Amino acid sequence: MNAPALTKNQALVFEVLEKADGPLSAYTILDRLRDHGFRAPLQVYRALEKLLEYGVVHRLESINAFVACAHPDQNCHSHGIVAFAICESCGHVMEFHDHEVDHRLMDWTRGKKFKAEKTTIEIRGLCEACAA
Amino acid sequence: MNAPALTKNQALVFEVLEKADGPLSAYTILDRLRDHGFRAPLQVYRALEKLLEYGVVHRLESINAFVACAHPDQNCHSHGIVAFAICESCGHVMEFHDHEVDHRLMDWTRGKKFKAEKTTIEIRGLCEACAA
DNA sequence: ATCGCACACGTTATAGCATAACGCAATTGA
DNA sequence: TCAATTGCGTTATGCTATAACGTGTGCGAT
Ligand SMILES: [Zn+2]
Ligand SMILES: [Zn+2]
Ligand SMILES: [Zn+2]
Ligand SMILES: [Zn+2]
Repeated sequence: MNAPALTKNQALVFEVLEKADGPLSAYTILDRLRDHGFRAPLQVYRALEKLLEYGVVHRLESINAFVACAHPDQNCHSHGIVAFAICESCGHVMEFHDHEVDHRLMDWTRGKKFKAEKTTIEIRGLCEACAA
Repeated sequence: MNAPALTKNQALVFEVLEKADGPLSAYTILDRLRDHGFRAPLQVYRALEKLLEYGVVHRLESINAFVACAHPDQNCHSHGIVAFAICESCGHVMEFHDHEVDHRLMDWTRGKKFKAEKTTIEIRGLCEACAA
């Protein structure tokens, strides 16, 4: 999915996520955009829907939050499953890819004739700084 | 985490999940237990909290639902990460373990000195029957 | 031009998921 | 017996997400 020019709302939501130092909930994004005219959750969710579609934002299922893609130059959709390590103390998120993991999971799904559409890998724990 | 004898509420919730043919939301469980005296979400959530702790129930983060463990005899906590394939059409869930995936992810976290506490792997898509 | 369509947007209302805070009762172990 | 723990019930609240309706704008087809 290639990213066309963003609309005003999409650009605002994306900018908030880019500037944030960690994942944000949709309602936190809403609060940060009230000064820019945002009044309702749908304005955020509709923008997020497109940004997710374009692959420039990821959703963290285990914490109901959203982050800007850490690899803006590449196309995250193109090199397999995206995995996340989420620090439960400081909120920092690391995004990575592992082809070997992708292949193992794909082998499993092929064996079961399961047609995978979207795969979530999220590791919650403590980052190096917080584990000390 | 070994499972002690379940309390009445825990047993009721577990029974509902065992009998279900797919994952259930907490509120669905609540509805199915109204005849047994359940009136409030907390009765379900408190039971689920314990069942998750004992490892006899799993939470599916990507769909906010719960399933009974598919390997009741074994101890799911003891052999690594649990992964799920969830059919978005019929709701059927397959639970599996893959040590190779575990090792790859553990290698990554070791490399980053990230202390993993809980890892989620969920594949959404279509099961063999539904993909036809 | 103007019609029809697609799309973004704004607003209100509602649905769905989860926890806080209080109080009570039963159990247990010092 | 007393204190601590645990489970339980209830009410209220907060957080997450979508339904439904209407408006305006751009753009190609007629
Ligand atoms: Zn990415
Ligand atoms: Zn941290
Ligand atoms: Zn299990
Ligand atoms: Zn299916």
